[in-house]
Amino acid sequence: MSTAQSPLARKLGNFVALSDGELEVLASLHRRRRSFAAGRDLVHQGQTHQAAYILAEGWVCSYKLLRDGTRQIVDFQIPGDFLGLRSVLFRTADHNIEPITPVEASEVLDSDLLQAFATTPRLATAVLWAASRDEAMVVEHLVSIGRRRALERTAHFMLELTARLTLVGRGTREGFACPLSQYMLADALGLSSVHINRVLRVLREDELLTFQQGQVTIHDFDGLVDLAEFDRSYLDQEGPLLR
Amino acid sequence: MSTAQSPLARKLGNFVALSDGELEVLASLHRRRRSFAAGRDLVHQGQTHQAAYILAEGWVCSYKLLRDGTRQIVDFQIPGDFLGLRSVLFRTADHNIEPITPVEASEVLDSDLLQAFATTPRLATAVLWAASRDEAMVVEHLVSIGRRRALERTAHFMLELTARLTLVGRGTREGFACPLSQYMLADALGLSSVHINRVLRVLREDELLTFQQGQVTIHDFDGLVDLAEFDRSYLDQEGPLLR
DNA sequence: AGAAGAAACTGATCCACGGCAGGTTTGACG
DNA sequence: CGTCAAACCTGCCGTGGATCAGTTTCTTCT
Repeated sequence: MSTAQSPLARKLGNFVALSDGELEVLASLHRRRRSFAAGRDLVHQGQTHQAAYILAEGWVCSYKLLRDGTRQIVDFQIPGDFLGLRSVLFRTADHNIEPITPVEASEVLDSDLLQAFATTPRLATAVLWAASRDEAMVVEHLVSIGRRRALERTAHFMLELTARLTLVGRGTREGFACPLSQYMLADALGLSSVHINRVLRVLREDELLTFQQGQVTIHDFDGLVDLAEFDRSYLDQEGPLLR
Repeated sequence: MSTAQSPLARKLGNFVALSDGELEVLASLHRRRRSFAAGRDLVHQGQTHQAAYILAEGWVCSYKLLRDGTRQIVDFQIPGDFLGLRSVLFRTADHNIEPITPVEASEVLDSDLLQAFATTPRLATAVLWAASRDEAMVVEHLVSIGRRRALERTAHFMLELTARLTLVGRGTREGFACPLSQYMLADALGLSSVHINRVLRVLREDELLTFQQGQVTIHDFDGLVDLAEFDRSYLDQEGPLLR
């Protein structure tokens, strides 16, 4: 196995044990490397003919703007995630995509992807598995916004991030580096930044979690899981399901 | 073309012009018909080895329950929609599925589906298109819950339903038959049933829309679209994109 | 080192929506 | 035709979170 795995390879490795050949096919998808600066939209709502990417480094967010200027961040993408797969199917993008940090990403042609799937079906399985897990997280997010109050909602979100980052080796249940501002957190959780600030203070005072200077530190993991009613099956996975 | 099309065939026909052969393949997926009574859960959270279905008749909802007894309805499925596709990938269901009305559905084996896709690639395109459109609606729903207030949120939801039902010929911009109770509406929109009731009254008094006795009547379609900031691209489609 | 601009934080006030407590209509069923 | 259960509707009051209007602390740039 290669020593310098891409985040995607690492992520998929959690679901399916990948052979050297499969890893090579994966690596071949990473030609066509691109860099993007933070803050400048990668994709605009309504834009057409969009490429898909695999995120190699950095964080990105997908959001929608409303008439009154508010926005809702639908999801964050972290290393190992696909970017704008849907905008390829749909001929026109239905949301904006903005890099939060400087970003490294590999452009993927749908033809390459289909090609890769055809030669290595297990890879297709792994990608589908990973994608459906990500989609499940969006659903959890929806449930959170609809029915949990600010404190539980924020706790749940932090655990989602922990789970996802752990899959690509960028986090542990002790914490992770987090480039999000409180404004972004607010727009993701459907709250005001003022209120997020207060919620973070409570989490800190209750000695559950600290979010400071780009670093999330988890003081009481089990306490958080309990508070947020976080589904442990997102965490408990040990080793690939398919060998 | 056959005279008695399934809702799924009708839905896909909006995206891809289907040949007689393709329609036949579609029809062949509808062997293995099943009926389900209203109110009895079709799938429980945590249940394993679940089949996928194509909904032929009736309405279904997917929801999650929280510890405190509240629930969040994530999505409704209407005729022509797939059911539990994700529970097949994931070995265990992460949400409940409950028929709202008596339901007719066809069980689909993943092998049959893959077979169908292999023989008729255009069908695969159509299904993917339809699926990504449905997913886009879930995203809109999330945005709604996060950033729109009750009135706009409810209006938006009604328009989502209108758009989806229109695709399968069960609705027009004049209205549609709607078996949802105000409680379900509340659980879908992240509101209390009391508040939904008030919102519906306002919509009625403003002569935008009436929801009574299982019937939604739209009085001012454009007014609703404007109020809800509804994305017209979900509506404006005239005829298949792929001929 | 100082200026300028983000981002983080805080207190006071407001309001959209929830919760409760009840009343009324509708429909199913014997 | 009477009974019972859902669903629907309404008024009142409580509250979680928004909004406003700042101050303070970090970053970054010169």
